[in-house]
Amino acid sequence: MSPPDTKQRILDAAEHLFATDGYHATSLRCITHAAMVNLAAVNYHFGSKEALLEAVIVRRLTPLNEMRLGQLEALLQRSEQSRQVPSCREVLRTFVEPTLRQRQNGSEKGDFVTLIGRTLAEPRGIAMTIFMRHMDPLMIRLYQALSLALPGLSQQLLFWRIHFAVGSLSHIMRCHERHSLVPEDVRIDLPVDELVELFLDFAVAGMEAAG
Amino acid sequence: MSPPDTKQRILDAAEHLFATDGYHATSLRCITHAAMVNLAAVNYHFGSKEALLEAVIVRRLTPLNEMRLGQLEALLQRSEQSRQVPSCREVLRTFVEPTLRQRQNGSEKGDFVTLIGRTLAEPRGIAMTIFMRHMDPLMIRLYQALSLALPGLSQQLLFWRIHFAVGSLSHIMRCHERHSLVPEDVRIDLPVDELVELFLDFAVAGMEAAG
DNA sequence: GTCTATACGATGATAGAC
DNA sequence: GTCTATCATCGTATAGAC
Repeated sequence: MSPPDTKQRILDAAEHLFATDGYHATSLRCITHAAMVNLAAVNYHFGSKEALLEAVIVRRLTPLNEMRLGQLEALLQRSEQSRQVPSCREVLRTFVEPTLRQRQNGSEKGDFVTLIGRTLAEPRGIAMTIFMRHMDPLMIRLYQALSLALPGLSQQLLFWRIHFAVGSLSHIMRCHERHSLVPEDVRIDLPVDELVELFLDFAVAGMEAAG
Repeated sequence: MSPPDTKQRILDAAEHLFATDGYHATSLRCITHAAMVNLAAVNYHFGSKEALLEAVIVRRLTPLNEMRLGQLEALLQRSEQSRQVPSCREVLRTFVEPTLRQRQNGSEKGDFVTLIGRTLAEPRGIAMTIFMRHMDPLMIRLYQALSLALPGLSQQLLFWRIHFAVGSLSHIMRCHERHSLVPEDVRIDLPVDELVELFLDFAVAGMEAAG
């Protein structure tokens, strides 16, 4: 019944190493060494290195998406009851806040956000199938909600602006370390709540811009 | 004197294959086969696979940055002569338009934009050193220009909003293929000029948002 | 069912002959 | 400058022990 923790140990080690060093730079031998399991255990439990990446992602993406979708549906229900369309900021917040908040949790969950951001930028094949399966239902609902919140936007404009906003969010998901161009008096390690508001200020204004 | 075209043939083949299949998925043997040169020629001329990637990027990034910096300096000079601060849209345009316009040129130059977008998202080591060396001077000038255009913004706000805008741009640099969530009546292959204006509408509104 | 030991082909890198 | 030969390491596959 209770499964041996081999799978869990592999998942934990892989999550941390993938996020820290990148998917390609992490060898299975390095993962199995850190997890103190045999090399072949990866292929036995997961089938391949790429399938392991998917398992690592899905483990955290599923509950995260449930939270995001739950908050979105709750918002839509409230707006329906009050006969008011939801605001663009409220809609975006249901997506952005759970995402960025995960970064400040225990280290392994923060790793996950970085990993997602990086994997989103991978060439197709590795990430595309994973995200198509697990993100599409949520994204479709987000589309509908934003279409309600921004009735003045054409389908075309709405699509492109969501595209821009997603790109921006995925960027801050993976880039949260000090790099060369940060002025001295700028805080790169902003508290999550402030970062969420900063991002929403930017994204909402972009979404609502005159077209 | 005139170098044999071995280096050029390697650069051309690598640029296309890196952009099409991704850096890690492209083997040196595949590159040298396409370039019709010996495997060891890569390490002789460039030193390593990663150094080859840098050479591929620098070859096109240098003239692109010269164009972006040239347009920015010209704008700043005009604004100084007219005693008017440049607009945020004008400043951003000097960066965005040359970038996206390169995508529609000959196929190999379009490859390059995709490659840049992807490399920007790589974990540190591969890309960080390349971009620090070749982007920082331009980015510093962009900072100054945007600081002029948006005098109401604090250093902190300016930094974060540039961060958001760069993330958004890098996203559309690498993602310009049809994916699952594109509605039927949305054009994913927008003409470059329209895409530039669409992006500027979004980014300028985000930059100028009330803080 | 789980796990281990071992082997295979392909990769990036390098040394040395020409 | 170019090539062949060779190396350690990679992801993967399988046979067999527990």
